Amino acid sequence: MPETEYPKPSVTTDIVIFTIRDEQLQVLLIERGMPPFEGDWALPGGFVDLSEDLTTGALRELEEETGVRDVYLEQLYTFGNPDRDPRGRVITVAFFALIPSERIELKASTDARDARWFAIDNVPALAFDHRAILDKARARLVAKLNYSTVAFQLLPERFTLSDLQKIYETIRGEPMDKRNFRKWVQSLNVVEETAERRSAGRQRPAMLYRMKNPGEVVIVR
Amino acid sequence: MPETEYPKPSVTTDIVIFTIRDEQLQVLLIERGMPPFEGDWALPGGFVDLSEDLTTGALRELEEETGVRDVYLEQLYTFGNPDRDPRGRVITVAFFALIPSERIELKASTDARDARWFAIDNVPALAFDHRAILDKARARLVAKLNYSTVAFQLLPERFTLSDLQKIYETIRGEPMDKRNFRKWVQSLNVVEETAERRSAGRQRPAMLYRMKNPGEVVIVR
DNA sequence: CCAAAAGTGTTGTTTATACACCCATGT
DNA sequence: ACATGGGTGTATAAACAACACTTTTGG
Repeated sequence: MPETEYPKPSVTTDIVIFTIRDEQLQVLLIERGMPPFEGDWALPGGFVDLSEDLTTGALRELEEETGVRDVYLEQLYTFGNPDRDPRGRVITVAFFALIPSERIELKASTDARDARWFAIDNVPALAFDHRAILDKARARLVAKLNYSTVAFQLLPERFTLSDLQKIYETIRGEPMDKRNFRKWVQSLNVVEETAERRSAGRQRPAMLYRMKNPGEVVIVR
Repeated sequence: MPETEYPKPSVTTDIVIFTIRDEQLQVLLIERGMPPFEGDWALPGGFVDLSEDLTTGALRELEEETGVRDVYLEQLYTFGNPDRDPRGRVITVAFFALIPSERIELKASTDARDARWFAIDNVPALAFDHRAILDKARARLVAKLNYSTVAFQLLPERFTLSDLQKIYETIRGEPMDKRNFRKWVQSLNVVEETAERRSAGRQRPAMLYRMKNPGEVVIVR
């Protein structure tokens, strides 16, 4: 602040970007090209541009890393332990994002650094306090499964109810009852049938659904 | 960050401090003694000390303003709209705190500025985006009533179940069923009877309870 | 004996859970 | 004809909501 200049910390945004690939919850990590933690994996992120809102900045980072826009993004928590970065005081505003699996192929084209998806249960040692950030993001996601429709943001535009159930089961790590799950989804009133079905091999074709309001996340209960 | 120096925003913490006084939910505000917004009311807060964790800093602010320690404090949200402070880029990490009514008399001794408690429904125009911060804090508090024991943090050490119910009714702004409320509290298993009762005029004395683990907030459901 | 808040159970309703078989298709 | 995932209903249990009277004290 102008009048009395206080020493200022650096401020970054880091993003925990989740998707579902190969029936696993996966997270996007970037290999660090410079010290500290050179060669280690870290969450994508960057410095806050002074003219940019935090969320806008996070969306920009997200697009730079993955090429996708219009995805679900939520502010997670701000991490400001004075020792979290060996170079000095760096405060990070952490976000988490959900990207439908179909959209992730666009990724990594824009960025020179090595970026990779890791299964959540197979994440290497991370730079800084990124492990704590990741853990917090995962906990938030799991908690929100119960009382919101966030997880629907991992769906492609057209999907079957089994697709959706698989997402829940993958994130929770345990099977759910098919009939109860379907009753629950229908009762939310956020999806609707399309005229199409999807045939997948020698079995009955599945009804394709779409979201009534694609971007919308509703809180239920 | 050292290598490539990026321009840095200022970082502050602001705290929404709630208490219950006169059967109202009240919030502590500070009258600004300098521009911008000179003479307006604002949330207590201050610049982040570079050697201090965000939560530690917020606790320090809190103690400076109210004289109390060991109160419930939770990180709320980080507000970083580039236009939120006319002096330049200032990002604020907002917290909310709950202080038991009995403890608040200690307050304002430490600070020269004019500090006052306002009923939540009678808050004046606020400086910066503090109205938005306050609204978010209130929404969070109300939401947490349903699934946690945060509101118990507004209780004195010994309390009656009616005291607790009044807190809920005050925050919610609507009456609750006495029997159902008491059943719910008992089922949580977080309070216990003491040997004492409290007589208050010509009526049956009420059993005094205490929390089994005073600082603990549990998530229920 | 009156006023005032403390204390206490039962019933109906809604919500969540458990569970098994037939269907439509491709091979 | 069979293997595969798609699709459907009912019964039980648990959670929640509504509701009224007796008790204990001080004035």
